Amino acid sequence: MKISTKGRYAITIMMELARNYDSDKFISLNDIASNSDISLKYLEKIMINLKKENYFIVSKGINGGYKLAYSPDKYKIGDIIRASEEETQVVPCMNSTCPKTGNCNTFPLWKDLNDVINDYLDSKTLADYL
Amino acid sequence: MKISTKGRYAITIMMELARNYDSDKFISLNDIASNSDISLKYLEKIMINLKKENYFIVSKGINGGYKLAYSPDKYKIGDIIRASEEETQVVPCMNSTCPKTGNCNTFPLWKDLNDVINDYLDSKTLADYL
DNA sequence: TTGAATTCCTACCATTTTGGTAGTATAATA
DNA sequence: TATTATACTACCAAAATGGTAGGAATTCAA
Repeated sequence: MKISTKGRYAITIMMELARNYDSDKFISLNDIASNSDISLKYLEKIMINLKKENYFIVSKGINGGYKLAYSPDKYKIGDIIRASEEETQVVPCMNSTCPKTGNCNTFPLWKDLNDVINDYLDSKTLADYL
Repeated sequence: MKISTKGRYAITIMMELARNYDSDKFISLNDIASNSDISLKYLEKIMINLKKENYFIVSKGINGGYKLAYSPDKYKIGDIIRASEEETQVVPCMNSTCPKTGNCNTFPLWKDLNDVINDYLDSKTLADYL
């Protein structure tokens, strides 16, 4: 039941950008690497999934980097986690690939737990944790 | 964010025993292996952690096996999961082994999530999912 | 009293996932 | 046009996951 570093560091990145949303500056991954313990290279890797979501305005070159495209309250924590983590469901049969759907007695528990987690993560945005 | 097979199968075992609580029979791991897709050997391994909790009455030999020591409503799902899984916290720093406790901006999020999950799992017992 | 069934105990191991690193190409801007 | 940044592709070590194998100890029923 743990969140991998991909999901965790994705939130770190997004929170850093959220805190700078008003300043209108571009924040580079080097900036984020500096005040965290995460390497530039790994940050780049984590960005791959996030970039697919059209979360950012990007600028290359000097003073370049990333800027949030929308205000922090528009970014649900759940969306960020689901975009970043490989596994986002508590059991592999969540999407009913199980042969005994219907007569499985443990499924309801996992389904409920999955809902509790996702409902919570979707009820919060970056703005809630600035 | 997924539950490993250890936690999942532990619940499978406990639910099977819970369903037979009234019958007063001992249920062997062979019985459980038969109507699940889990091998006897792996069930034995999963039992190692559960046995430490004094959950069962045990009988060896013919017609032996396990029986719940208490009624199903006495077994919190959260306790079973925590006894079975290696990792039961969403982030490794949950027990404040982090050098920057206090000035970490992502921690509150993980703490809240951890609480949501554990509060839910502790609010349910085997009796809720018979 | 013996044999079968069951738990108990100790090792071992392949595969997958995690958590990265390395090198280079491409683009933009001061 | 040099510098700084992102973008892309490939690789890899260590840890966790999800088991298996073999036998020893115990107990109960016949």
